[in-house]
Amino acid sequence: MIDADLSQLATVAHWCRIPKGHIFLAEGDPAQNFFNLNRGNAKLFKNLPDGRRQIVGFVAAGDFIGLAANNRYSFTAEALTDVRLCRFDRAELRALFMEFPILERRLLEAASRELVVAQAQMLLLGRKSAMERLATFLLNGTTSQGSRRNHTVVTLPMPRSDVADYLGLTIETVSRTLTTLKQRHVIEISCDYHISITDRLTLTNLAAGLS
Amino acid sequence: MIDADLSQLATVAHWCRIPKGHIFLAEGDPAQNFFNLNRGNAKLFKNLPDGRRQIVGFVAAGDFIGLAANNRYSFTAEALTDVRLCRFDRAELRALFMEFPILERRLLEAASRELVVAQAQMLLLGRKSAMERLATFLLNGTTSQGSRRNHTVVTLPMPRSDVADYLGLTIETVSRTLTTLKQRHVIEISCDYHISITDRLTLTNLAAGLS
DNA sequence: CGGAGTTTTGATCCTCGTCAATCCGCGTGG
DNA sequence: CCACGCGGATTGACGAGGATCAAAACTCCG
Repeated sequence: MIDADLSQLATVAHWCRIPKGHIFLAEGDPAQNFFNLNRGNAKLFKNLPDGRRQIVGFVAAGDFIGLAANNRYSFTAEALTDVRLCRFDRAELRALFMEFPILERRLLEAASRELVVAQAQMLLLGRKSAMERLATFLLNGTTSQGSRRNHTVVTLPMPRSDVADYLGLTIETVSRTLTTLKQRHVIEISCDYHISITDRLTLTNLAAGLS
Repeated sequence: MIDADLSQLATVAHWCRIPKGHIFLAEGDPAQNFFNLNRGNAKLFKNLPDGRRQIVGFVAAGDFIGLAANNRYSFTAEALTDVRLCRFDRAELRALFMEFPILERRLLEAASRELVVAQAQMLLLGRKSAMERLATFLLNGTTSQGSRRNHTVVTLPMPRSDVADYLGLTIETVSRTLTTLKQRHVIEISCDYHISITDRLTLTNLAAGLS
């Protein structure tokens, strides 16, 4: 929301800081608040009764959280790093729309973008192999600007367990697949959270299931 | 869009009829149009280069299609039955929002609802077993009104192959799982497209992974 | 250093995909 | 009226990919 048109929104927002690892919104709770993440990263996930977990999205600076038009949150949100966000009361949303019509436009655009991402993720989860999932994930982590160069560095803000829960795999499979990619000289792993892509073409083909 | 407030929208819409089986919107095509489905059912899907397919959603009367805020459609839409829909020009959307502010509100609500559904589907595709997926699917096909009664009838507007592509399974696994449910007296199948639920409690437990 | 948490690696198991054959419902035409 | 054929659904045999269980190695920090 780094946007002049919406700067006045800050006047009605409550600012919060969430420390790394803390949950600030839980699945099933009454959806009272609405957030805009200002700094840091968070993960959004759903659980099954027996503990299985699916991460339905990661959010970064500028993203809205709590868009769901239900009375209750449909997922849990947890800070991956220390997070700064501003909180709105959902009951005031309608009034906010009247006062800041552009907000509604922005929310619709954001929701539309999220839907496209969600659909791509359904394809990944429903039809792609472990290797294809990892390749897709690594490519999504790179900015389009660096898309031409080889040796792009992907910085993961989350541990392997979160990668697994996002891709619908286990941490063992994620680890094994990354090892295979290393052995094929497609990627290099300096430390756990920094992966550099050394053969983007191969990775792109893997992501599409072409090899 | 069976709504008095939006009835005037019909004046700027182009009405179309799409015969069963026809594609009226293709992934990757420039997103010129925007649809509201009026009668019938359609499926939305994405493909991989080698032909693997993931259905990302089904649409029924009243649903909007083409919400994606990209320049290109992110999925293909195909009519499951004969379909009637009204078409809008996306270039005129902004003007439409000015003229019918309630339309933007409706679209945001629709997008939010779709996001919730998409997140539930990610959990299903990423973490649920074949049995859990089928149980969830069958329960979603029943209206909440009949949720108390046993012996609810689910009418599927699509063949097994579409069920499989929606649940991230193969037709063989769908068939086998339905057979198992039959043998356990949880469902009964009169003809292929009519499934009646005879033990809703068991089905509910199966859907949540509790048994 | 040391120790906890994370990641990697290994061995084994199981669910579901693949390939193939058969069955069923249904419309067509002889 | 029935044989035929076609598409979709079911069933069976088998195999592969990824999950599970277990142990070792590595990171990161104090």
